Amino acid sequence: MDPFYFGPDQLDAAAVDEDYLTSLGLVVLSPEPVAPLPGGAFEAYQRRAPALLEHSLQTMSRRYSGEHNMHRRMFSYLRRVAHDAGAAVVAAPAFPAPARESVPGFGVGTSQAPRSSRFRNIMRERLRRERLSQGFADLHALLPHGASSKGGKNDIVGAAAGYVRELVARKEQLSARNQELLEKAASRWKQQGGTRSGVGRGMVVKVQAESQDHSMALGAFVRVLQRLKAMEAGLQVTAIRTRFSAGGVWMNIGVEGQFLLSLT
Amino acid sequence: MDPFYFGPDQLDAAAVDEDYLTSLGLVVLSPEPVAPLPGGAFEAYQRRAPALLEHSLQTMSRRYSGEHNMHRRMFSYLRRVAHDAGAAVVAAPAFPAPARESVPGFGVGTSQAPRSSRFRNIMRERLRRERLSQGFADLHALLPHGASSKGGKNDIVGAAAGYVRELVARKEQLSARNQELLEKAASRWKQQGGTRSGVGRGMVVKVQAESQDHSMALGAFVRVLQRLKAMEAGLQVTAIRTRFSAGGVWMNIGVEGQFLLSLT
DNA sequence: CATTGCACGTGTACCG
DNA sequence: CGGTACACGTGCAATG
Repeated sequence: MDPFYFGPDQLDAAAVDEDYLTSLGLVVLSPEPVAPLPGGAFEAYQRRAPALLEHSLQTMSRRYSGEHNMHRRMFSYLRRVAHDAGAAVVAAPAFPAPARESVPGFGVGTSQAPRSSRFRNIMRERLRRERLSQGFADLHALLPHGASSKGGKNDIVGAAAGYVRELVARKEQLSARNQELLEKAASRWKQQGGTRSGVGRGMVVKVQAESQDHSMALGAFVRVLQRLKAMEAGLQVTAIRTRFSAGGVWMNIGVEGQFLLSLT
Repeated sequence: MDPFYFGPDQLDAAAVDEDYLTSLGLVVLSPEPVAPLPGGAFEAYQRRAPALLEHSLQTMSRRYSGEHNMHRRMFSYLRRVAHDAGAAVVAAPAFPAPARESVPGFGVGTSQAPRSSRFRNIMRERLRRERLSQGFADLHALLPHGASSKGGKNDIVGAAAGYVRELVARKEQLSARNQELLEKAASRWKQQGGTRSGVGRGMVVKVQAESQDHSMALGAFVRVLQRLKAMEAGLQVTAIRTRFSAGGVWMNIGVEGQFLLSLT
Protein backbone atom coordinates (compact mmCIF):
# COMPACT_ATOMS: atom_id res chain seq x y z
CA MET A 1 0.00 0.00 0.00
CA ASP A 2 0.87 3.62 0.36
CA PRO A 3 2.28 4.26 -3.07
CA PHE A 4 4.36 7.17 -1.86
CA TYR A 5 8.10 7.20 -1.40
CA PHE A 6 8.18 6.72 -5.15
CA GLY A 7 7.92 3.10 -4.16
CA PRO A 8 11.18 1.31 -4.86
CA ASP A 9 9.33 -1.92 -4.36
CA GLN A 10 5.91 -1.05 -5.51
CA LEU A 11 5.07 -4.69 -5.88
CA ASP A 12 4.79 -7.24 -3.15
CA ALA A 13 8.37 -6.68 -2.13
CA ALA A 14 8.53 -10.36 -1.28
CA ALA A 15 10.18 -12.09 -4.20
CA VAL A 16 9.85 -8.99 -6.27
CA ASP A 17 13.06 -9.32 -8.17
CA GLU A 18 14.14 -12.71 -7.06
CA ASP A 19 16.09 -13.17 -10.27
CA TYR A 20 17.58 -9.74 -9.96
CA LEU A 21 18.68 -10.43 -6.44
CA THR A 22 20.22 -13.68 -7.44
CA SER A 23 21.96 -11.87 -10.24
CA LEU A 24 23.51 -9.63 -7.66
CA GLY A 25 25.13 -12.60 -6.08
CA LEU A 26 22.85 -12.27 -3.08
CA VAL A 27 21.18 -15.57 -3.25
CA VAL A 28 18.84 -16.28 -0.44
CA LEU A 29 20.68 -19.41 0.44
CA SER A 30 24.05 -18.91 2.08
CA PRO A 31 23.10 -17.40 5.43
CA GLU A 32 26.59 -16.10 5.89
CA PRO A 33 26.95 -12.68 4.32
CA VAL A 34 29.50 -13.73 1.70
CA ALA A 35 32.30 -11.99 3.60
CA PRO A 36 33.14 -8.37 2.92
CA LEU A 37 36.29 -8.68 0.82
CA PRO A 38 36.59 -5.12 -0.42
CA GLY A 39 39.24 -6.10 -2.90
CA GLY A 40 39.86 -2.65 -4.27
CA ALA A 41 38.33 -1.39 -7.41
CA PHE A 42 39.16 -3.58 -10.31
CA GLU A 43 42.53 -4.55 -8.98
CA ALA A 44 44.36 -2.35 -11.45
CA TYR A 45 43.59 -4.36 -14.52
CA GLN A 46 45.18 -7.47 -13.19
CA ARG A 47 47.19 -8.63 -16.11
CA ARG A 48 45.99 -12.07 -16.67
CA ALA A 49 48.15 -14.38 -18.70
CA PRO A 50 48.16 -13.63 -22.41
CA ALA A 51 45.42 -16.14 -22.99
CA LEU A 52 45.59 -15.77 -26.71
CA LEU A 53 42.40 -17.68 -27.13
CA GLU A 54 39.76 -19.09 -24.90
CA HIS A 55 38.56 -15.76 -23.67
CA SER A 56 35.34 -16.63 -25.32
CA LEU A 57 32.97 -17.85 -22.72
CA GLN A 58 34.64 -20.18 -20.34
CA THR A 59 36.56 -18.41 -17.65
CA MET A 60 34.89 -15.15 -18.38
CA SER A 61 33.21 -13.09 -15.75
CA ARG A 62 35.08 -14.87 -13.06
CA ARG A 63 37.04 -11.81 -12.15
CA TYR A 64 34.05 -10.37 -10.45
CA SER A 65 33.83 -13.26 -8.06
CA GLY A 66 33.97 -11.50 -4.72
CA GLU A 67 34.46 -7.99 -5.74
CA HIS A 68 32.00 -5.20 -5.68
CA ASN A 69 29.40 -7.12 -3.86
CA MET A 70 29.69 -4.56 -1.14
CA HIS A 71 27.81 -2.19 -3.36
CA ARG A 72 25.21 -4.77 -4.01
CA ARG A 73 24.77 -5.67 -0.42
CA MET A 74 24.36 -2.02 0.30
CA PHE A 75 21.81 -1.70 -2.44
CA SER A 76 19.81 -4.60 -1.21
CA TYR A 77 20.08 -3.31 2.30
CA LEU A 78 18.77 0.06 1.32
CA ARG A 79 15.91 -1.40 -0.58
CA ARG A 80 14.94 -3.62 2.28
CA VAL A 81 15.15 -0.76 4.75
CA ALA A 82 13.01 1.38 2.52
CA HIS A 83 10.46 -1.36 2.52
CA ASP A 84 10.53 -2.26 6.16
CA ALA A 85 10.53 1.10 7.88
CA GLY A 86 7.45 2.68 6.43
CA ALA A 87 8.74 6.18 7.06
CA ALA A 88 12.32 7.25 6.39
CA VAL A 89 12.25 9.42 3.33
CA VAL A 90 15.47 7.99 2.03
CA ALA A 91 15.27 9.28 -1.49
CA ALA A 92 17.18 6.57 -3.28
CA PRO A 93 16.18 7.56 -6.75
CA ALA A 94 17.94 5.25 -9.11
CA PHE A 95 19.03 2.26 -7.23
CA PRO A 96 17.39 -0.48 -9.09
CA ALA A 97 15.03 2.13 -10.46
CA PRO A 98 11.43 1.09 -10.14
CA ALA A 99 10.01 2.22 -13.46
CA ARG A 100 7.78 -0.71 -13.50
CA GLU A 101 8.24 -1.49 -17.12
CA SER A 102 9.12 1.68 -18.93
CA VAL A 103 5.44 2.40 -19.47
CA PRO A 104 5.29 6.10 -18.84
CA GLY A 105 1.83 6.46 -20.27
CA PHE A 106 -0.22 4.82 -17.57
CA GLY A 107 0.69 3.37 -14.27
CA VAL A 108 -1.82 0.76 -13.29
CA GLY A 109 -2.48 -2.60 -14.82
CA THR A 110 -0.12 -4.98 -16.63
CA SER A 111 1.81 -5.55 -13.46
CA GLN A 112 3.59 -8.89 -13.54
CA ALA A 113 3.86 -9.83 -17.17
CA PRO A 114 7.11 -8.40 -18.54
CA ARG A 115 9.26 -8.35 -15.46
CA SER A 116 11.85 -10.73 -16.86
CA SER A 117 12.71 -8.58 -19.81
CA ARG A 118 14.13 -5.90 -17.63
CA PHE A 119 16.22 -8.43 -15.81
CA ARG A 120 17.65 -9.76 -19.01
CA ASN A 121 18.45 -6.27 -20.13
CA ILE A 122 20.33 -5.68 -16.95
CA MET A 123 22.25 -8.86 -17.39
CA ARG A 124 23.08 -8.08 -20.97
CA GLU A 125 24.33 -4.66 -20.13
CA ARG A 126 26.38 -5.98 -17.30
CA LEU A 127 27.92 -8.60 -19.49
CA ARG A 128 28.67 -6.03 -22.12
CA ARG A 129 30.44 -3.85 -19.61
CA GLU A 130 32.36 -6.80 -18.31
CA ARG A 131 33.44 -7.76 -21.78
CA LEU A 132 34.62 -4.26 -22.40
CA SER A 133 36.63 -4.27 -19.23
CA GLN A 134 38.06 -7.57 -20.30
CA GLY A 135 39.10 -6.06 -23.57
CA PHE A 136 40.69 -3.23 -21.68
CA ALA A 137 42.58 -5.66 -19.53
CA ASP A 138 43.75 -7.56 -22.55
CA LEU A 139 44.81 -4.43 -24.30
CA HIS A 140 46.58 -3.19 -21.23
CA ALA A 141 48.36 -6.49 -20.84
CA LEU A 142 50.26 -6.20 -24.07
CA LEU A 143 51.19 -2.58 -23.84
CA PRO A 144 54.71 -1.70 -22.79
CA HIS A 145 54.87 -1.48 -19.06
CA GLY A 146 56.16 2.05 -19.24
CA ALA A 147 53.14 3.47 -20.99
CA SER A 148 49.62 3.36 -19.66
CA SER A 149 51.04 3.50 -16.21
CA LYS A 150 47.93 4.91 -14.64
CA GLY A 151 45.88 1.94 -15.65
CA GLY A 152 42.74 3.90 -16.38
CA LYS A 153 40.50 3.31 -19.31
CA ASN A 154 41.33 6.68 -20.72
CA ASP A 155 45.03 6.22 -20.26
CA ILE A 156 44.81 2.80 -21.78
CA VAL A 157 43.21 3.97 -24.96
CA GLY A 158 45.65 6.86 -25.21
CA ALA A 159 48.62 4.65 -24.60
CA ALA A 160 47.31 2.13 -27.07
CA ALA A 161 46.96 4.78 -29.71
CA GLY A 162 50.47 6.00 -29.07
CA TYR A 163 51.83 2.51 -29.06
CA VAL A 164 50.14 1.67 -32.30
CA ARG A 165 51.55 4.80 -33.85
CA GLU A 166 55.01 3.96 -32.64
CA LEU A 167 54.74 0.39 -33.80
CA VAL A 168 53.58 1.42 -37.23
CA ALA A 169 56.37 3.95 -37.53
CA ARG A 170 58.92 1.39 -36.43
CA LYS A 171 57.57 -1.17 -38.77
CA GLU A 172 57.65 1.16 -41.74
CA GLN A 173 61.12 2.30 -40.92
CA LEU A 174 62.29 -1.25 -40.56
CA SER A 175 60.62 -2.30 -43.73
CA ALA A 176 62.13 0.59 -45.61
CA ARG A 177 65.55 -0.23 -44.32
CA ASN A 178 65.04 -3.84 -45.20
CA GLN A 179 64.04 -3.03 -48.70
CA GLU A 180 66.89 -0.62 -49.08
CA LEU A 181 69.28 -3.23 -47.89
CA LEU A 182 67.92 -5.77 -50.28
CA GLU A 183 68.02 -3.32 -53.10
CA LYS A 184 71.52 -2.29 -52.37
CA ALA A 185 72.67 -5.85 -52.18
CA ALA A 186 71.13 -6.58 -55.54
CA SER A 187 72.49 -3.42 -57.05
CA ARG A 188 75.97 -3.81 -55.76
CA TRP A 189 76.40 -7.14 -57.26
CA LYS A 190 75.97 -5.77 -60.74
CA GLN A 191 78.14 -2.77 -60.25
CA GLN A 192 81.45 -4.51 -60.26
CA GLY A 193 84.71 -3.12 -61.43
CA GLY A 194 84.65 0.60 -60.99
CA THR A 195 87.18 0.67 -58.24
CA ARG A 196 89.25 3.24 -60.02
CA SER A 197 88.03 6.46 -58.58
CA GLY A 198 89.06 9.71 -60.18
CA VAL A 199 90.66 12.23 -57.95
CA GLY A 200 91.07 10.30 -54.77
CA ARG A 201 94.14 8.21 -54.36
CA GLY A 202 94.93 5.47 -52.00
CA MET A 203 95.90 6.26 -48.49
CA VAL A 204 96.16 4.61 -45.13
CA VAL A 205 94.14 5.39 -42.06
CA LYS A 206 95.92 4.56 -38.86
CA VAL A 207 94.16 3.89 -35.65
CA GLN A 208 96.07 3.20 -32.48
CA ALA A 209 95.05 2.38 -29.03
CA GLU A 210 97.24 2.25 -25.98
CA SER A 211 94.98 0.30 -23.79
CA GLN A 212 95.87 -3.26 -23.12
CA ASP A 213 92.29 -4.25 -23.03
CA HIS A 214 91.78 -6.01 -26.28
CA SER A 215 88.08 -5.99 -25.94
CA MET A 216 87.92 -2.24 -25.81
CA ALA A 217 90.27 -1.94 -28.73
CA LEU A 218 88.11 -4.31 -30.65
CA GLY A 219 85.13 -2.19 -29.89
CA ALA A 220 86.89 0.90 -31.12
CA PHE A 221 87.93 -0.83 -34.29
CA VAL A 222 84.47 -2.06 -34.87
CA ARG A 223 83.23 1.46 -34.58
CA VAL A 224 85.83 2.72 -37.03
CA LEU A 225 84.96 0.03 -39.51
CA GLN A 226 81.31 0.83 -39.17
CA ARG A 227 82.01 4.45 -39.83
CA LEU A 228 84.04 3.53 -42.83
CA LYS A 229 81.38 1.26 -44.12
CA ALA A 230 78.75 3.88 -43.61
CA MET A 231 80.42 6.10 -46.16
CA GLU A 232 79.10 4.30 -49.09
CA ALA A 233 79.93 6.98 -51.63
CA GLY A 234 83.05 6.26 -53.63
CA LEU A 235 85.11 4.66 -50.95
CA GLN A 236 86.81 1.34 -51.05
CA VAL A 237 88.73 -0.39 -48.37
CA THR A 238 91.68 -2.23 -49.82
CA ALA A 239 93.44 -3.68 -46.82
CA ILE A 240 93.34 -3.92 -43.07
CA ARG A 241 96.30 -4.76 -40.94
CA THR A 242 96.03 -5.06 -37.20
CA ARG A 243 98.39 -6.06 -34.49
CA PHE A 244 97.62 -6.71 -30.88
CA SER A 245 100.63 -6.43 -28.67
CA ALA A 246 101.26 -6.18 -24.97
CA GLY A 247 101.67 -2.42 -24.91
CA GLY A 248 98.75 -1.56 -27.14
CA VAL A 249 97.22 -2.22 -30.48
CA TRP A 250 97.26 -0.59 -33.82
CA MET A 251 95.31 -0.87 -37.01
CA ASN A 252 96.05 0.30 -40.49
CA ILE A 253 93.32 0.59 -43.00
CA GLY A 254 94.03 1.13 -46.64
CA VAL A 255 91.37 3.01 -48.52
CA GLU A 256 90.82 4.36 -51.97
CA GLY A 257 88.68 7.27 -52.99
CA GLN A 258 87.94 10.68 -51.59
CA PHE A 259 86.41 10.83 -48.20
CA LEU A 260 86.12 13.01 -45.21
CA LEU A 261 86.42 11.22 -41.97
CA SER A 262 85.65 13.07 -38.80
CA LEU A 263 86.16 10.89 -35.83
CA THR A 264 84.31 12.68 -33.10
CA MET B 1 4.14 20.84 -1.74
CA ASP B 2 2.98 17.28 -1.91
CA PRO B 3 6.28 15.54 -1.52
CA PHE B 4 4.96 12.44 -3.21
CA TYR B 5 5.79 11.26 -6.69
CA PHE B 6 9.31 11.08 -5.40
CA GLY B 7 9.30 14.63 -6.67
CA PRO B 8 11.40 15.06 -9.74
CA ASP B 9 11.13 18.77 -9.16
CA GLN B 10 10.79 18.90 -5.45
CA LEU B 11 11.86 22.48 -5.44
CA ASP B 12 10.10 25.38 -7.01
CA ALA B 13 10.35 23.80 -10.43
CA ALA B 14 10.88 27.29 -11.81
CA ALA B 15 14.60 27.75 -12.35
CA VAL B 16 15.30 24.64 -10.40
CA ASP B 17 18.26 23.46 -12.41
CA GLU B 18 18.78 26.41 -14.62
CA ASP B 19 22.44 25.50 -15.01
CA TYR B 20 21.64 21.91 -15.65
CA LEU B 21 19.13 22.87 -18.31
CA THR B 22 21.58 25.18 -19.97
CA SER B 23 24.10 22.38 -19.84
CA LEU B 24 21.66 20.29 -21.79
CA GLY B 25 21.69 22.82 -24.57
CA LEU B 26 18.15 23.81 -23.78
CA VAL B 27 18.64 27.41 -23.03
CA VAL B 28 15.50 29.31 -22.39
CA LEU B 29 16.23 31.67 -25.18
CA SER B 30 15.78 30.30 -28.68
CA PRO B 31 12.02 29.90 -28.91
CA GLU B 32 12.38 27.58 -31.86
CA PRO B 33 12.83 24.01 -30.71
CA VAL B 34 16.39 23.69 -32.00
CA ALA B 35 15.29 21.44 -34.86
CA PRO B 36 15.21 17.67 -34.46
CA LEU B 37 18.37 16.64 -36.28
CA PRO B 38 18.54 13.00 -35.23
CA GLY B 39 22.06 12.67 -36.53
CA GLY B 40 22.45 9.01 -35.73
CA ALA B 41 24.27 7.76 -32.76
CA PHE B 42 27.81 8.91 -32.73
CA GLU B 43 28.15 8.87 -36.48
CA ALA B 44 30.18 5.69 -36.47
CA TYR B 45 33.28 7.15 -34.88
CA GLN B 46 33.75 9.70 -37.57
CA ARG B 47 37.41 9.45 -38.25
CA ARG B 48 38.61 12.91 -37.72
CA ALA B 49 41.93 13.88 -39.22
CA PRO B 50 44.94 12.49 -37.39
CA ALA B 51 45.29 15.66 -35.37
CA LEU B 52 48.40 14.50 -33.71
CA LEU B 53 48.24 17.28 -31.21
CA GLU B 54 45.80 19.97 -30.27
CA HIS B 55 43.16 17.57 -29.10
CA SER B 56 43.68 19.06 -25.71
CA LEU B 57 40.91 21.48 -25.07
CA GLN B 58 40.19 23.57 -28.07
CA THR B 59 37.98 21.83 -30.53
CA MET B 60 36.96 19.26 -28.02
CA SER B 61 33.37 18.54 -27.21
CA ARG B 62 32.32 20.13 -30.43
CA ARG B 63 31.25 16.85 -31.89
CA TYR B 64 28.22 16.90 -29.73
CA SER B 65 27.00 20.10 -31.27
CA GLY B 66 23.58 19.16 -32.48
CA GLU B 67 23.46 15.56 -31.65
CA HIS B 68 21.56 13.87 -28.92
CA ASN B 69 19.63 16.88 -27.91
CA MET B 70 16.53 15.01 -28.82
CA HIS B 71 17.03 12.99 -25.68
CA ARG B 72 17.45 16.10 -23.71
CA ARG B 73 14.42 17.74 -25.12
CA MET B 74 12.52 14.63 -24.20
CA PHE B 75 13.92 14.73 -20.74
CA SER B 76 12.95 18.28 -20.22
CA TYR B 77 9.56 17.62 -21.72
CA LEU B 78 8.93 14.76 -19.38
CA ARG B 79 9.98 16.76 -16.40
CA ARG B 80 7.75 19.63 -17.34
CA VAL B 81 4.84 17.30 -17.91
CA ALA B 82 5.40 15.67 -14.57
CA HIS B 83 5.33 19.07 -12.97
CA ASP B 84 2.32 20.47 -14.80
CA ALA B 85 -0.14 17.64 -14.60
CA GLY B 86 -0.31 17.14 -10.88
CA ALA B 87 -1.49 13.58 -11.22
CA ALA B 88 -0.09 11.23 -13.84
CA VAL B 89 2.01 8.70 -11.99
CA VAL B 90 4.66 8.74 -14.68
CA ALA B 91 7.37 7.03 -12.76
CA ALA B 92 10.39 8.59 -14.41
CA PRO B 93 12.88 7.21 -11.97
CA ALA B 94 16.26 8.40 -13.01
CA PHE B 95 15.89 11.18 -15.45
CA PRO B 96 17.78 13.89 -13.79
CA ALA B 97 17.34 12.00 -10.60
CA PRO B 98 16.06 14.21 -7.83
CA ALA B 99 18.05 13.02 -4.86
CA ARG B 100 18.22 16.53 -3.62
CA GLU B 101 21.83 16.40 -2.71
CA SER B 102 22.76 12.84 -2.02
CA VAL B 103 21.74 13.32 1.60
CA PRO B 104 20.00 10.06 2.27
CA GLY B 105 19.93 10.62 5.98
CA PHE B 106 17.29 13.33 6.26
CA GLY B 107 15.11 14.96 3.70
CA VAL B 108 14.19 18.42 4.94
CA GLY B 109 16.39 21.40 5.43
CA THR B 110 19.58 22.40 3.66
CA SER B 111 17.70 22.87 0.46
CA GLN B 112 19.45 25.33 -1.79
CA ALA B 113 23.02 25.40 -0.66
CA PRO B 114 24.95 22.74 -2.56
CA ARG B 115 22.98 22.50 -5.76
CA SER B 116 25.89 23.46 -7.99
CA SER B 117 28.09 20.63 -6.88
CA ARG B 118 25.84 18.07 -8.43
CA PHE B 119 25.85 19.96 -11.68
CA ARG B 120 29.61 20.08 -11.78
CA ASN B 121 29.74 16.39 -11.09
CA ILE B 122 27.46 15.77 -14.00
CA MET B 123 29.56 17.92 -16.24
CA ARG B 124 32.72 16.22 -15.14
CA GLU B 125 31.36 12.81 -15.77
CA ARG B 126 30.08 13.86 -19.13
CA LEU B 127 33.43 15.30 -20.07
CA ARG B 128 35.15 12.16 -18.94
CA ARG B 129 32.90 10.05 -21.11
CA GLU B 130 33.44 12.36 -24.00
CA ARG B 131 37.16 12.15 -23.60
CA LEU B 132 36.98 8.41 -23.55
CA SER B 133 34.93 8.39 -26.70
CA GLN B 134 37.47 10.71 -28.22
CA GLY B 135 40.18 8.26 -27.35
CA PHE B 136 38.14 5.53 -28.92
CA ALA B 137 37.75 7.57 -32.05
CA ASP B 138 41.46 8.25 -32.18
CA LEU B 139 42.27 4.64 -31.64
CA HIS B 140 39.78 3.57 -34.23
CA ALA B 141 41.18 6.07 -36.69
CA LEU B 142 44.56 4.41 -36.88
CA LEU B 143 43.41 0.85 -36.98
CA PRO B 144 43.40 -0.91 -40.31
CA HIS B 145 40.12 -0.36 -42.02
CA GLY B 146 39.56 -4.06 -42.27
CA ALA B 147 39.55 -4.70 -38.57
CA SER B 148 37.22 -3.09 -36.09
CA SER B 149 34.66 -2.98 -38.81
CA LYS B 150 31.70 -2.85 -36.51
CA GLY B 151 32.90 0.35 -34.96
CA GLY B 152 31.78 -0.53 -31.47
CA LYS B 153 33.76 0.14 -28.36
CA ASN B 154 34.13 -3.54 -27.71
CA ASP B 155 35.19 -4.26 -31.25
CA ILE B 156 37.61 -1.40 -31.14
CA VAL B 157 39.42 -2.64 -28.10
CA GLY B 158 39.50 -6.16 -29.45
CA ALA B 159 40.75 -5.04 -32.81
CA ALA B 160 43.30 -2.83 -31.15
CA ALA B 161 44.60 -5.72 -29.12
CA GLY B 162 44.80 -7.92 -32.17
CA TYR B 163 46.44 -5.20 -34.16
CA VAL B 164 49.03 -4.59 -31.51
CA ARG B 165 49.77 -8.28 -31.38
CA GLU B 166 50.10 -8.43 -35.12
CA LEU B 167 52.29 -5.37 -35.21
CA VAL B 168 54.61 -6.70 -32.57
CA ALA B 169 54.87 -10.03 -34.30
CA ARG B 170 55.48 -8.37 -37.62
CA LYS B 171 58.07 -6.12 -36.13
CA GLU B 172 59.97 -8.95 -34.55
CA GLN B 173 59.78 -10.98 -37.67
CA LEU B 174 60.94 -8.06 -39.73
CA SER B 175 63.75 -7.33 -37.39
CA ALA B 176 64.88 -10.92 -37.45
CA ARG B 177 64.70 -10.99 -41.19
CA ASN B 178 66.58 -7.76 -41.39
CA GLN B 179 69.33 -9.12 -39.26
CA GLU B 180 69.43 -12.30 -41.21
CA LEU B 181 69.51 -10.36 -44.40
CA LEU B 182 72.30 -8.22 -43.14
CA GLU B 183 74.14 -11.30 -42.14
CA LYS B 184 73.52 -13.26 -45.21
CA ALA B 185 72.92 -10.45 -47.61
CA ALA B 186 75.25 -11.77 -50.20
CA SER B 187 74.30 -15.38 -49.97
CA ARG B 188 77.10 -16.03 -52.40
CA TRP B 189 79.56 -15.89 -49.58
CA LYS B 190 81.45 -18.84 -48.50
CA GLN B 191 81.90 -18.13 -44.89
CA GLN B 192 84.31 -20.69 -43.80
CA GLY B 193 84.59 -20.14 -40.14
CA GLY B 194 86.89 -22.17 -38.00
CA THR B 195 84.31 -23.36 -35.57
CA ARG B 196 86.84 -25.14 -33.48
CA SER B 197 85.20 -25.21 -30.12
CA GLY B 198 86.59 -27.54 -27.47
CA VAL B 199 89.21 -26.56 -25.04
CA GLY B 200 91.40 -25.04 -27.67
CA ARG B 201 93.83 -22.35 -26.79
CA GLY B 202 95.28 -20.14 -29.44
CA MET B 203 93.96 -20.60 -32.94
CA VAL B 204 93.12 -18.75 -36.07
CA VAL B 205 89.70 -18.07 -37.40
CA LYS B 206 89.62 -17.71 -41.16
CA VAL B 207 86.94 -15.86 -43.00
CA GLN B 208 86.98 -15.67 -46.73
CA ALA B 209 84.76 -14.01 -49.24
CA GLU B 210 84.76 -14.25 -52.96
CA SER B 211 82.82 -11.16 -53.72
CA GLN B 212 84.62 -8.21 -55.14
CA ASP B 213 82.50 -5.81 -53.26
CA HIS B 214 84.68 -4.53 -50.51
CA SER B 215 81.88 -2.77 -48.77
CA MET B 216 79.98 -5.94 -48.22
CA ALA B 217 83.11 -7.66 -47.05
CA LEU B 218 83.64 -4.88 -44.60
CA GLY B 219 80.15 -5.34 -43.31
CA ALA B 220 80.71 -9.01 -42.83
CA PHE B 221 83.93 -8.43 -41.04
CA VAL B 222 82.37 -5.87 -38.83
CA ARG B 223 79.79 -8.38 -37.91
CA VAL B 224 82.37 -11.03 -37.21
CA LEU B 225 84.27 -8.65 -35.03
CA GLN B 226 81.14 -7.74 -33.18
CA ARG B 227 80.38 -11.37 -32.58
CA LEU B 228 83.86 -11.89 -31.34
CA LYS B 229 83.65 -8.91 -29.11
CA ALA B 230 80.33 -10.02 -27.76
CA MET B 231 81.96 -13.15 -26.36
CA GLU B 232 83.50 -11.45 -23.44
CA ALA B 233 84.12 -14.57 -21.46
CA GLY B 234 87.65 -15.81 -21.62
CA LEU B 235 88.41 -14.81 -25.16
CA GLN B 236 91.20 -12.63 -26.42
CA VAL B 237 91.86 -11.48 -29.90
CA THR B 238 95.56 -11.39 -30.56
CA ALA B 239 95.86 -10.39 -34.20
CA ILE B 240 93.87 -9.60 -37.27
CA ARG B 241 95.17 -9.85 -40.77
CA THR B 242 93.10 -8.89 -43.74
CA ARG B 243 93.76 -8.67 -47.44
CA PHE B 244 91.53 -7.22 -50.08
CA SER B 245 92.38 -8.45 -53.52
CA ALA B 246 90.72 -8.37 -56.90
CA GLY B 247 89.33 -11.87 -56.67
CA GLY B 248 88.06 -11.70 -53.12
CA VAL B 249 89.06 -10.97 -49.60
CA TRP B 250 90.15 -12.94 -46.63
CA MET B 251 90.59 -12.28 -42.99
CA ASN B 252 92.48 -14.14 -40.36
CA ILE B 253 91.75 -13.58 -36.74
CA GLY B 254 93.94 -14.91 -34.05
CA VAL B 255 92.19 -15.71 -30.80
CA GLU B 256 93.03 -17.25 -27.50
CA GLY B 257 90.71 -19.02 -25.15
CA GLN B 258 87.93 -21.49 -25.55
CA PHE B 259 84.89 -20.41 -27.45
CA LEU B 260 82.08 -21.78 -29.43
CA LEU B 261 81.35 -19.92 -32.59
CA SER B 262 78.36 -20.93 -34.59
CA LEU B 263 77.97 -18.84 -37.67
CA THR B 264 74.46 -19.56 -38.74
C1' DC C 1 9.02 -8.77 -31.36
C1' DA C 2 14.27 -9.30 -29.45
C1' DT C 3 18.99 -7.81 -29.49
C1' DT C 4 23.15 -4.68 -29.49
C1' DG C 5 25.28 -0.56 -28.48
C1' DC C 6 25.70 4.04 -26.34
C1' DA C 7 25.09 7.97 -23.45
C1' DC C 8 23.24 9.34 -19.41
C1' DG C 9 23.13 10.47 -14.26
C1' DT C 10 24.20 8.54 -9.99
C1' DG C 11 26.68 6.28 -5.97
C1' DT C 12 30.85 4.88 -4.36
C1' DA C 13 35.86 4.37 -3.60
C1' DC C 14 40.42 6.42 -3.72
C1' DC C 15 43.63 10.26 -3.74
C1' DG C 16 45.52 14.84 -3.09
C1' DC D 1 36.51 19.24 0.71
C1' DG D 2 37.12 18.75 -4.77
C1' DG D 3 39.03 15.69 -8.22
C1' DT D 4 39.16 11.31 -10.82
C1' DA D 5 37.64 6.88 -12.13
C1' DC D 6 34.34 2.97 -12.28
C1' DA D 7 30.31 0.15 -12.22
C1' DC D 8 25.67 0.40 -12.21
C1' DG D 9 20.79 0.45 -14.17
C1' DT D 10 18.12 2.75 -17.46
C1' DG D 11 16.20 4.89 -21.88
C1' DC D 12 16.67 5.37 -26.67
C1' DA D 13 18.25 4.44 -31.44
C1' DA D 14 19.29 1.11 -34.75
C1' DT D 15 19.46 -3.50 -36.54
C1' DG D 16 18.00 -8.26 -37.32
